[in-house]
Amino acid sequence: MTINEIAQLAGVSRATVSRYLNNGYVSADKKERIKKVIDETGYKPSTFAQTLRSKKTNYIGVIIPKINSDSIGRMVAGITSVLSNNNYQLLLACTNNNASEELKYLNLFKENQVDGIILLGTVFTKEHIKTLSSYQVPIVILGQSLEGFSCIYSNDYMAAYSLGEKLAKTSNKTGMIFVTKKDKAVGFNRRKGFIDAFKANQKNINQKQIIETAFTLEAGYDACKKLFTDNPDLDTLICATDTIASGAIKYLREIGKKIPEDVQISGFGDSAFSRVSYPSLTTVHFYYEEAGQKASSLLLRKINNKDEEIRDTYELDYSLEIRESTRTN
Amino acid sequence: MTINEIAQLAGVSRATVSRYLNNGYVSADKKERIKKVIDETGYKPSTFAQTLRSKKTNYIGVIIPKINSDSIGRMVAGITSVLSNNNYQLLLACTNNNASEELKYLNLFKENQVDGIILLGTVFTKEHIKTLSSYQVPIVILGQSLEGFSCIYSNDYMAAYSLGEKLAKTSNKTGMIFVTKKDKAVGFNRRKGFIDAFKANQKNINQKQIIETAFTLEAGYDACKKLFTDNPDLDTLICATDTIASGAIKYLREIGKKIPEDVQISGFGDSAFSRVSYPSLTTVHFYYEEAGQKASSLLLRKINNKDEEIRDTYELDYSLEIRESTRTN
DNA sequence: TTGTATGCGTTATCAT
DNA sequence: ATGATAACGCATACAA
Repeated sequence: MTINEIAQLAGVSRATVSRYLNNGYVSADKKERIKKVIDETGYKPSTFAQTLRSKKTNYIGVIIPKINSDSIGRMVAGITSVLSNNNYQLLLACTNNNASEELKYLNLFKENQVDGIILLGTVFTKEHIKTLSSYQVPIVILGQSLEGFSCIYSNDYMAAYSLGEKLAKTSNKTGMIFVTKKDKAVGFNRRKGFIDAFKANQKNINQKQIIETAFTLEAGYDACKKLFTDNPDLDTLICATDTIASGAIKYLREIGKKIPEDVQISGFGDSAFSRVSYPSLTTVHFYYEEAGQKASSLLLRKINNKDEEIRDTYELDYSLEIRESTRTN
Repeated sequence: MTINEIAQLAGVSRATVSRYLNNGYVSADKKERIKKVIDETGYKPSTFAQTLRSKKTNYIGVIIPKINSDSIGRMVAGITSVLSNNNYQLLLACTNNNASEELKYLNLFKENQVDGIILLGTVFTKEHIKTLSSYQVPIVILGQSLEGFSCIYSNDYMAAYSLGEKLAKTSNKTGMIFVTKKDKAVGFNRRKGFIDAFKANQKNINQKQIIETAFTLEAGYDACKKLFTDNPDLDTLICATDTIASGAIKYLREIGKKIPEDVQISGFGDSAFSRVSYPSLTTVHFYYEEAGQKASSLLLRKINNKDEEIRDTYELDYSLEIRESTRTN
């Protein structure tokens, strides 16, 4: 079924059908006839031919580090809701935390001529900055704040600082499990927030009390083990993510530590696990779904206002979720 | 940058460039020249123009009920790994468990002319069967077994039966939290498996001991509450999913039930939560990631063998994960 | 082996 | 208001 056949069936030219589909600049009489034929045939214009002409794809490329994550899932949920409401399709690319994969998709999406891109970034290399700087298609960075680009991000530093203050006041000796500083939001900012808060409360954190690990449950378990082997007397444990905390809790339970009496522990991200774990996990809530929505809306605005350079940035709210895994004194 | 410009720069016709890109039916001399120009310009053919000609998009549509789920995330991870290795792009549609949304995307993907579809289905209505039966583009159904279609599914019945047998032997009075029977795999088959196993072990399950609820944590909590209000003496609780079980555990803890001494409990799916929860949750492991991979491979085979009708079906393995939340006697 | 010509299904320009 | 006609970027049948 093509526009030509519709035109023939309706007894008009294909230009008229096209107008009917777009501007609507058609006489009532012919409108009627065309509508009838389209309804009967169930004709749908070929999006590829449309794209070839109009250079508009209605695709949005979304690049994520991994699919199977609570926080990322929530952000993607926010993205899909806005996009599908605006008739955009989501082209998903999963990089498995691989920087070169990220660059590969950034380039691939140019070929595919997506109308815009949402990059759920983690680590930005020089190569990234270079690619992004010369990038022609509208792009929004989600979850990280990168100078000079449109970003939707959370204030990981302040969130960590606030939570850190509470914990500093109720701890004697604190261990911290972080992730790579190359991840500015989750690695660098959360770490700095916690450490600054502890300093401000005259609590010294020895380097031996800090460990860096990966984003997984297993990594959290192992890191916790190492930390408590080196420092058996820790009474507080701060984790960079809920996932890491869940692994850590598992280890603490195995060695018979009571939470929060012997060791209090905190996560970050307010995952589903944090709410149902026992004891429930003190953590930080970020409005991830809202972040995904905001990123999509911003991107659509950028796409529809090609003339004016939009370089907006939103910092999203957070809230402390103080639960059973931490002490009150 | 178009094929015409490349042709001009290389001093050949655009047909020759096209051949270079496809069949390679070009003299060594011109091959050289074309390669040089392409390397220098970084030219990439327009996928949309290619599609318009060749009717091949290299897009695979993936329809899922929700993004934020442990099992679905694992399946999608499996899908992305295979697709990206084979140069296919993933067009993701999220239906929020809405049957009409599912149909909408099934139709939308026809317009978008995806090369194939993976449908991560839940409930199949008459409308679904009708749409699917007359569907022209290759499709694989993942997670459900539907007569007459290519499916990758798990044997939920047998898995539930095996787990049910173990639990039946160590229980006096058992409650069960299921989901809608309209979901054949998760709702109908798991339910039947458990109930058959209990019957086979001469354990009678009263209708009052069974409750049906939604796929969420909160639903699990509420269902558990209702179940224990009506049957305070339950000593075993079977849940259709780990997520439901996590909500149930939360409630049991609140009313002071010890797990597994007072109440033993089981989930289904081997989610991350089930491994780190306290006590760790007895559940069933399905090879979801492998399922996603298998579905993708099968779909690609269907796409590349349009001549012969492939209607394969794979039943995936499962394994019982007996953990701390259940009794051994 | 190569180039010419045509068509894929649209939209946009231009007369009418 | 409408209909020819050209153009988008590519692939292919055909002629050379």
